[in-house]
Amino acid sequence: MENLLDVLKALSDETRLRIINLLYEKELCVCDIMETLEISQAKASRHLIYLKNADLVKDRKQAQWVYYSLAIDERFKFIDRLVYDNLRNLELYQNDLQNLTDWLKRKTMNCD
Amino acid sequence: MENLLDVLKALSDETRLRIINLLYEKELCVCDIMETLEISQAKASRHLIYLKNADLVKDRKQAQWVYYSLAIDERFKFIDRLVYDNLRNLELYQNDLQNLTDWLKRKTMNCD
DNA sequence: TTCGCATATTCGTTTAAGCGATTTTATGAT
DNA sequence: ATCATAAAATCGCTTAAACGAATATGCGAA
Repeated sequence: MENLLDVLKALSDETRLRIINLLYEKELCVCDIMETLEISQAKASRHLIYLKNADLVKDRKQAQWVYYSLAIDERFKFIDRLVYDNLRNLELYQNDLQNLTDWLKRKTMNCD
Repeated sequence: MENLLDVLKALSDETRLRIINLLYEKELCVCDIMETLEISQAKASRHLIYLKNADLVKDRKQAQWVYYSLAIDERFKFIDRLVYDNLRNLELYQNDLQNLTDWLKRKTMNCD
């Protein structure tokens, strides 16, 4: 799609904003997102696909995992502002980032 | 309201984007907007009220007219970018600005 | 006070989108 | 081959929001 209105619609849902906030940190697989945000697998997947249809993220399959990362067209620089000036001042999104860190730590510990 | 999610929802509708684009030029009454965008009075009014509820515009009554103008919190600077970097590159919104100019000219001509 | 214009509101309908629950598909490991 | 895990898709339901059409309100002018 990649049209402005579709992008804005994709940004008008809290779950998708929370996902974008996480992806600004790093590429993540679906399970990282569902664990971090404490949402169902179906919900995480559905919203990621919505974001992909708006061309805000891209995916990459590796074994049984699907990794998602940002793919925001440089035209849409306003999204950087939105994230850094607004989202990241809000407690919800700050907590999400902390939960992401915690989750990733727990995840790698299991590999010992 | 004045919360980020409400603002983003307000921005996720084409008619409201077109209205905001016009209001970036100057304060306008409802009839200016309906004439310029060629939409019904009810539609113009409803969307303006939606924008007002999201604290993106404010209104001012004068005689039988209601004038609307931007009231975007400085926190939401990303909207400036959205308008100047994105909206204004699109034909639809450029045409709307031209139609506004034309309409205002016709309007004042009638006062002679 | 009656009329006309500007704006807001209400009604009924339609559509988009969110949700949980469940099932399907794909991949890797045993 | 079988099983477990990851992700996507489907089903049915619910809610939000957009719409046109019609009506109501508020104000100024005659």
